[in-house]
Amino acid sequence: MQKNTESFIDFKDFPKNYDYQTVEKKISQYWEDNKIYKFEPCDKIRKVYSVDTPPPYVSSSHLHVGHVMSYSQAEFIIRYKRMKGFNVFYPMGFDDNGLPTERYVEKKYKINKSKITREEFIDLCLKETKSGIEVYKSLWKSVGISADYGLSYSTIDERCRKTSQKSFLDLYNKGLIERRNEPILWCPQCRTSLAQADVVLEEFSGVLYDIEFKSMDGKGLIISTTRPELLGGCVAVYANPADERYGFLKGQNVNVPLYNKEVPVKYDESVDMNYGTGLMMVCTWGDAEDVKKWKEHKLDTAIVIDKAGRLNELSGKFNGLNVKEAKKAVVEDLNEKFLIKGEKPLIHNVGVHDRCATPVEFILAEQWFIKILDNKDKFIGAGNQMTWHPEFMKARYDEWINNLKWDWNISRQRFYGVPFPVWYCSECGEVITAAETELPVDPAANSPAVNKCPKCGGKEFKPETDVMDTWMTSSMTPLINSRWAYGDIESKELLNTIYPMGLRPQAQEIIRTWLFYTVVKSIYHTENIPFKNIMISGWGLDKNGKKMSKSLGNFVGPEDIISKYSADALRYWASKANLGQDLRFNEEDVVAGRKLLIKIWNAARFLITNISPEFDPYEKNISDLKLSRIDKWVLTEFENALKVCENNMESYEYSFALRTASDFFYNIYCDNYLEIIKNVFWDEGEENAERKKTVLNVMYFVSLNILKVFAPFMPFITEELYLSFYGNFEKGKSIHLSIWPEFKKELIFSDSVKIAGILLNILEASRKLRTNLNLHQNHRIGKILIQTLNPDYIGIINEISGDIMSAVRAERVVFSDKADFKTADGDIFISLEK
RNA sequence: GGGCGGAUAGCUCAGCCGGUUAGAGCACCGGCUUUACAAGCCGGGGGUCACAGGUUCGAACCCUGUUCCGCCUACCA
Repeated sequence: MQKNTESFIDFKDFPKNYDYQTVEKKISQYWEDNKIYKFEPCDKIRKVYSVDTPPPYVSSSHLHVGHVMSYSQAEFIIRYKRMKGFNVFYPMGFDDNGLPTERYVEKKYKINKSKITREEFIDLCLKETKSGIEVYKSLWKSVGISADYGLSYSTIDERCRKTSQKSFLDLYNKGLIERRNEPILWCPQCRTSLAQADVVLEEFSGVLYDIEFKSMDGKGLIISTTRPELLGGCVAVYANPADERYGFLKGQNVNVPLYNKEVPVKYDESVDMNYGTGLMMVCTWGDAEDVKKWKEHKLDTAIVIDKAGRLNELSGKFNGLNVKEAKKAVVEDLNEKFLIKGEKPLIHNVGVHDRCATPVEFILAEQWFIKILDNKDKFIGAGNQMTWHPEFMKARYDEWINNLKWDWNISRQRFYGVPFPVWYCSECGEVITAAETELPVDPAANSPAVNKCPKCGGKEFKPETDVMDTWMTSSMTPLINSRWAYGDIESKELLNTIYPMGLRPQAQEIIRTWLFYTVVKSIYHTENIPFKNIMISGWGLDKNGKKMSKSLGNFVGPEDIISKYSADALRYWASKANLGQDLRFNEEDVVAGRKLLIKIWNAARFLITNISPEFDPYEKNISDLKLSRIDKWVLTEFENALKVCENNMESYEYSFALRTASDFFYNIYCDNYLEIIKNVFWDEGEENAERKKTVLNVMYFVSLNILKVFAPFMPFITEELYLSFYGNFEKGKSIHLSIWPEFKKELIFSDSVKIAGILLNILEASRKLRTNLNLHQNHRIGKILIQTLNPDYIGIINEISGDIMSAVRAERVVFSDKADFKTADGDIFISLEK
């Protein structure tokens, strides 16, 4: 293992400066060429740690340092697991089907969807997807994300389409998917139906109008509503059964203004007597409450809004107006007839489409639903079986499930997505599903395997033209990774090996979607949880504490930061936030990261440039060396720090782990240990040879092992030092495949910490004195005078006098009453003499 | 309306299963350059731990309430 003399010249010439620009590129290439992060499916020895990597949607170049933060935080743990000896399954996915991509392409090419064919549009989406993936891949590589890119998938590729379609068939066969004709959430802007998860509530300021209806005997009845434009869709008027004011209306109809039509009066306890006049109009459909009453009480249907969000012919003279225009026109009409009895401004919550912020409407359409309302308990139960980091994030999951109102509508009236593996008989409408063997299938381009309808014998079939919700695919990622859709032996073995997955890292805003839907699918398909651990990251915020996003323009691109400060430094910033906590982006923190890198580099250089050709770190066990008190102290402190780091990494508390490691590295190792021992290298005397050797071995041991602790956080510089120096004495082709330092109990020398404390107090006081005297810290002095009031200290000070002299750069240690400068230990005083 | 997270030095954040004078980095002030590192080293100043109560020998930490910021969630039309 010993290096030859020629290489030794290289060590002496070890670069003074760390050139991260060159090194990071070189190391990245090295990892790729040597397949350092390759998952080994045939490895039967190591345990598997599998990761369900978040697939970012690739169709817009929206990546900012916040994304780097969240990926890095998960990656700290993943790299740690790899060093703990796990066979890591860490794929990279790219989410590129569905609405986000479509919207991106529409915007980029200013597309009018009525003037482009489905095929042309899909081609454009595929093209953008492809180039997007390349941009992402290169960024992830430059950040040092240690995924096995050989395991990549894209949600529009064949495997994902096959898996999504198989999921559909499996659920259909299990009776968990139904086609139903019912009111659904609809985005008039995107012209597609939505699921509850695609709708977010937004505060709008609106007006509550008091509108006069008429009872059959002509009495005015005031009803408050924010949506007068839906008057034409009014199908009933409701009151609370306990409301004595309206008991007289029982069994009667009331007259709807402007439309001169009669609707029945109904009673329901959900009506708040104290809101408005206590009378409420129900339309088909203005909100979820309308849908509920319509279903429960079998109300008439009067649909006045079309799929474009415009009023239709049923609305009479308002036909063709959009909702906003119609509202204005209806109010004007009512005002002319003096039927508006009051207007109150109010702030109310309106459901909007999360991709385009357009208020959603309800329309009636035949759609495919995955039943989820019946199994809320199972999903909550699954949530309890998984370990959440941080734990408080679980509340969001539970809350979401408890508040679910609709089954999961998976039909989308869009182009770019995974098609349903379904045809309908033209005669009788019977559903014809694809055979599993033909997946993935495009029903628009292929015929069903059967040649006649099993129900009516019809021979014509119509393909389902809707595509599936993008989450229909994303929710399958653990099963996509596990090749669940494939029946061969290797796929089955992979499923057994990596599923349930070890880790799901993800962002907090997709708990209700990606996380929830994945649990649904896993429970339904495998009766198992999809993963054991969940890491939820916080957001990257801008300097002012606002969430970074492209639309807000407060966005810091990672490329600039990386080229300015290095990827390792950016990752250092990412480590600053505790998991789940938001983190402001501060360039100063990245600068601090770069400082740490430089310190690591220089500390290593001190060792590297001082070793001699005979150096052999493994000539003896470290505990068999003739260790001084100060050596024992640094080893003890290292082992203690190591233990803390390891415990914290085990509980996904990477932030505290790195802080502990850096504190040890700066305060214990660099500022004190190296400063205390360094002058052994200034003296060429033979009597120093043995001590030099010991010190070099201690330095090698500590610096290599702390480098390993740093490795998950700063993968580039640690690898560079490992390959260019430590690797000459170590086996293994990467620090990231090396084994995490094992805690060595035999290197804990408890009394050394106390004894070193005495030395450190003396050193600190000597530094203060030097500062007071304007004396250079390394300037050699003749004597250090020490006075101690504690007789127990005398023996100790005698024992460590060599280290004291070395530490304070003095020729001699002398006990003397003249020493009068108080140290932090009130029982010790010192003075310095030339 | 309910819930969660946050409020600690000028700035960004640790500490929070109670226990000596509350920490780090940056910024600020003073000093130090042949012997790993000036992108450095040594030293220093700086905080009534959001506010008000309470429990305790002792509270940044536990309890109650309040304010502000952020988020999740919610059928008051």
